[in-house]
Amino acid sequence: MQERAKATKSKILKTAIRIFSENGFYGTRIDGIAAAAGVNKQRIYAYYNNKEGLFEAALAYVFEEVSLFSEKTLEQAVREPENLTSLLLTDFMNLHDRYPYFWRMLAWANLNKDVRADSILDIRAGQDRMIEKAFARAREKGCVKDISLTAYIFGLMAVSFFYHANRKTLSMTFSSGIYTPAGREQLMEQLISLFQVSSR
Amino acid sequence: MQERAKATKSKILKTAIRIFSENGFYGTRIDGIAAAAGVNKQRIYAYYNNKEGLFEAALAYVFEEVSLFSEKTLEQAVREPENLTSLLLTDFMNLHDRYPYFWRMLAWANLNKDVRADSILDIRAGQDRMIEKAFARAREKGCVKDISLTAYIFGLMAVSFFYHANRKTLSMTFSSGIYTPAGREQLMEQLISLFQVSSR
Amino acid sequence: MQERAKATKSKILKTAIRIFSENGFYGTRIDGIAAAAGVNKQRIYAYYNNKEGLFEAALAYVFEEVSLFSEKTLEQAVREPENLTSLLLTDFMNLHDRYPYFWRMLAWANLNKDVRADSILDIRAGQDRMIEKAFARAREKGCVKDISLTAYIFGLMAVSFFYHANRKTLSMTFSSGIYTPAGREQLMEQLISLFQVSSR
Amino acid sequence: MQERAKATKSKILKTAIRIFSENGFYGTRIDGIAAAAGVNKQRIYAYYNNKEGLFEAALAYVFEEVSLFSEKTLEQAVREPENLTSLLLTDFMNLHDRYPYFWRMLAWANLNKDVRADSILDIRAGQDRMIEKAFARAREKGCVKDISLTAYIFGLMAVSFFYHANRKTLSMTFSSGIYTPAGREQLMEQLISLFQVSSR
DNA sequence: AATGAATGAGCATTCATTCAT
DNA sequence: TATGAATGAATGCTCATTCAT
Repeated sequence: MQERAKATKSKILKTAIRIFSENGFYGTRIDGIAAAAGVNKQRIYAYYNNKEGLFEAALAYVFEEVSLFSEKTLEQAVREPENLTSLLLTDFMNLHDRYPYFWRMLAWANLNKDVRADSILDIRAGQDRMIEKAFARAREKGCVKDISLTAYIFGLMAVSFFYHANRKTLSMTFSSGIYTPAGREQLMEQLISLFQVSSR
Repeated sequence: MQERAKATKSKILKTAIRIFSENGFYGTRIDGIAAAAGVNKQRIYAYYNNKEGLFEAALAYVFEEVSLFSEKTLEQAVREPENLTSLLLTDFMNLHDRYPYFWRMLAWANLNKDVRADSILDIRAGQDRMIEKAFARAREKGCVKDISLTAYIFGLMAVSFFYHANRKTLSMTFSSGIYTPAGREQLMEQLISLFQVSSR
Repeated sequence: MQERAKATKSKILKTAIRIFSENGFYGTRIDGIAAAAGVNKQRIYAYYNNKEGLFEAALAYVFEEVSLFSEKTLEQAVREPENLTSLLLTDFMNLHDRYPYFWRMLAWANLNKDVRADSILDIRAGQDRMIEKAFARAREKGCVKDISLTAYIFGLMAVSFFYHANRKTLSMTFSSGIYTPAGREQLMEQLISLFQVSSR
Repeated sequence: MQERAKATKSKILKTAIRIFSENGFYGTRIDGIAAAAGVNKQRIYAYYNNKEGLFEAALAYVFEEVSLFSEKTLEQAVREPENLTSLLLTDFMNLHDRYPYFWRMLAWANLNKDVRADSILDIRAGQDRMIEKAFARAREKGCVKDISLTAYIFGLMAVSFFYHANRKTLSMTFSSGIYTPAGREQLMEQLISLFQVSSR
């Protein structure tokens, strides 16, 4: 593939991620992506076959791009087992703050029966070792509850995803301001405490 | 409104909930709803103004229909503070199992920028007292961690919602079978333990 | 027909005239008329059969209601033959000013191939004698050009109709302000002079 | 724009003029135009945005195409001032005979409140000089009444437009046959005489 | 006489996709 | 590789008209 073609293909994908994540599969128009990318509509079909192909490519790319935790965080987590939960949750929350494409694409993909998730890889791919190591150390030292890594990660993912993905409705449900900076801070602290061993 | 009209309107709403929750706002066709409901398309516009009106009515209805917790559960929870978390989480998981419209509509509504969530009420409406009472007792007795009710409920909602709403992608991510009966059981147990005070 | 029915029928017709004249046959909605008249849609079909029937009834009514010239004007015209043209044209212009339904219904009816004009009567019906008499006197006295009454009336109708019916486009065409009070006055004076014998 | 596209666009416009002028804005269906033009409906939206855009384009085109008077007529009018009125009126009448799109589009545009007439140009554009010259000569020579050019043109336009545009209703109103060849001839002669200076 | 409910054909407009250059 | 042109099946919504009470 030529340089120019690569650039075109990349522009398409980047734009597709943005628009699909905003509007979902059905809410997105191929014309819209082509226009926003400044690319001829036909190129989309040349490179991605059809709308579904483009969506799946966008979904896969988002997953590839996202590392659940940053290297730095993991290193720090190994060094400071007592802060493990706090570090990981903060990292995850920040990820969602900075890169909302992720939870949105995730949500669309899960809702849409036409979308195949085959292309999705484990986001922890390549980080498993480090995570396991950090978690093992923390548990040894009694810094986290005695649960499986799966449950631990599941819990952290759940609260950070839920916090972001249900903002609109939760704003109506919870009168207390969990979406103010202070409210969020407080909520997170209490959630973090769940994962820790409490002496009572 | 005549009897016949009521029936028509109701048939439309029921069908709308089913199809909207399945396919979302953009993925749903008014023609499809009319056909599935066995109703003349025009009636939808007569009763619900337009597609958005129908979606919002469907969303509101789902929220009204759902009680976060059953009466029975709450009563039991007051009597058995040590089982509070287990009872509530089970109830919530069952709700999502039996009535998937709920989390799906919730998810669509949160993703879709065109949908207003004004009509959404606090699902705990009317149950606040009981929940507070049960929670207060459980905390007094040292059966739950020392966190706010908001954080407690948030945590429970988060894990049950996340478990259901991200099934497709989580199946790819977690190689361990959290969607097998046994895997689910185990995961839930460990999650419940998070909310409890640990002696360790 | 009962009193109530008469009132309903009349309300429908009045409203129909207003809305049809504004929007034409195709631009008008039966629903719109029913709503504006505060009447049940079904009544329209009961009394006027269908949309075409209602339009034709409205057209006929407008023609019946309009007298090309007022009694007073005609009497004065007989007395003042030298002012005949001025009196008649002024009268006609005023009619169009005050009752725009007339030229608009006329225009719609002429444009629309679906509308039959059978029901239209000669608007001069009943005034023929007086007009003829006034015109004959004026011609005898050399106050009007030596043309047929038909041509005379045609000319007067033409300019007054044209002035009103082509306002939108004439405003673009004629830069000189024939739609300002002064411009109109001047134009009318000059047009009146056309009908008069000039010594020059 | 490619050759093919130009042809398509032109076919659409020509057909639109025909059908719009026949049925007006509301009476015309985009489907009908597409079918009659043998063109895919979507092309209409590609080239003219929407129904209104197409109507305005049709209106503008009709105005551009029409020259109020032919070159030949104007030249002859300068040479034969005594025939000015006759030449111009005949020309105008012929225009309406041959090109009924003109008065019909004019009439629809004036009636329809949704249609903007911005795109309409002065139909006399480019002919002003010649007309003024011919008119000035005729007036000098005492061949036309002593009125403004505006009033003169207005009068000629009025009678020719009125004759054509109100045919359906005038046929009912004037029992004398102004729409027979002989009747028309006679009417025109008398109308022409209005514009001329009469010795009495 | 009056009205609410229902209908089916229609209507402007859009969209994913393919064709031709 | 790139692009403008074309297509046919939708898609949300409306309308004249009829039915049932």
